[in-house]
Amino acid sequence: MEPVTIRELYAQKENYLNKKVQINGWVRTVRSSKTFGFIELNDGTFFSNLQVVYDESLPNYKEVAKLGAGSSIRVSGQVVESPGAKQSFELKAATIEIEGLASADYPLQKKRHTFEYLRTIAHLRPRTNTFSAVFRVRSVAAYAIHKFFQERDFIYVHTPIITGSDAEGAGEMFRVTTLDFDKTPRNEQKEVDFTKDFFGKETNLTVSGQLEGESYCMAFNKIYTFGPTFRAENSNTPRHAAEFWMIEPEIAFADLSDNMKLAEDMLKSTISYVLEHCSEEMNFFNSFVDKSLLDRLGNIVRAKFGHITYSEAIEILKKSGERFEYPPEWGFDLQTEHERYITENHFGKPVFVTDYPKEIKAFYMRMNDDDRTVAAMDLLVPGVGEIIGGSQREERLEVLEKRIDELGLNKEDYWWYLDLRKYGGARHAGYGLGFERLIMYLTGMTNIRDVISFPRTPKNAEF
RNA sequence: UCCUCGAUAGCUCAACGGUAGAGCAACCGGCUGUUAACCGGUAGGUUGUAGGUUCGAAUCCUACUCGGGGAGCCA
Repeated sequence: MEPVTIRELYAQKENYLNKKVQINGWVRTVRSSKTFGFIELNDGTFFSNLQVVYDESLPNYKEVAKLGAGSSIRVSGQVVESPGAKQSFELKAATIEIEGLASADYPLQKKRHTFEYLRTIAHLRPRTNTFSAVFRVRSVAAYAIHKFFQERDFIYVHTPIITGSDAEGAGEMFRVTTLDFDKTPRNEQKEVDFTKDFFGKETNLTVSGQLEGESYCMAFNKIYTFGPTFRAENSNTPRHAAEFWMIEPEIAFADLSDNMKLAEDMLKSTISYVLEHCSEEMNFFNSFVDKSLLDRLGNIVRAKFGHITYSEAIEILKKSGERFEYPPEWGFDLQTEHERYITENHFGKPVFVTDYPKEIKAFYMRMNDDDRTVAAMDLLVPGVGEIIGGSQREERLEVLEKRIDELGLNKEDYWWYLDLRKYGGARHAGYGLGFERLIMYLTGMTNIRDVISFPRTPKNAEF
């Protein structure tokens, strides 16, 4: 008999009622009495469990009654209406074969565990309600993002993970090397001689695929990347990880407002898709993680995102009457407390903040006509903060070269990036979306370590 | 990296200078429709590590390690 999944049972209950089926899955709990008992079975395909009823007619009744949580079993039997209040149908077991026992020290209990504890058993936590919901949403959201871009004729570009460019400008990098640390080759100046290294030069893990993405944008018009990114920042916060996934679209013949339109459409489309396709998971989050989640996400899909310039934001903050730890001042970056005030108190919805002072933004962002701000945009969302950062890129070769000089950067390092402006450079814009931050926003989970399977953070690379 | 709070049984917590406890899990037994099942019993601890104060330290002090929250860096 072909095994059926619990997802199929829930989706087409009528087709299976009073039919014989086989289900393979893992035991969540067993409740046994003298002559019969119940098993909560989860097969990984659906958020809800299947209740299996068994009795002493099973030849291995005694072993089944003693099954511990976590054990894997194969159950054959008939799908029947359930008299119980908590499920409409159940599986009346004819046979239960034990595939693999879980020993008595199985660390997951029926009781609620803290997320901190579950992080120490990250290899087992996908078997819990919360993490099964998180990682199904993560998978569906990833699909929704690909679907969004593919349907709009964006080309999915795989930018390199090992980069020879040490000038991506987005943070501290992890070095990639095959050199022997005990006897590193040195040149005459006693510096490490990277010409002896695997690539013959210094290489690192990428902190952003943007620069390479721009190159493909100048060929395909609309591209996106979706891949892992690495930052060696000593950031100890619930919103930062050393390894995380980022989506970076780049569009040609487009300006900052096209860019924001794209970002807004993408977010709304992704949220709608997840709400529609993960209703059990989303209801679970709304009940047990964040009671305002569904209201908030529903509002986002319907709302028009706010738009203000950095300069307007500073004025709003100054007039707010709020006592900020860091008083808002033009020319200084917005503090977390400022961003929270803008998005949570002043607007109560996602807000694009645009046109930041050039001093606090990256060299590649397009200079505005005022010569003091650049065409940058950050999207701030309630609860999570900055979820998207992007800009219109500087397409004018001489302006870009001037900016590189002003910032004391080395033009040779950007030779191929400057070529893109030299050979048919076009206006273009793009942004980076932190995928984990999107998942936090979608699920209400408050720690990035709980929305990535095996989180890498400072001092933590177990598993 | 800075500030702040914390670490006691497998898990979640109590004991707040004077004999380390409970619930759950585990183990043994009972129970004819349970659903965080229920009832009875058993076992489980150098109180994160290293020092110090004290007649006496889980409790007070110092350092370190790890974790939470906040900040910076950002996505």
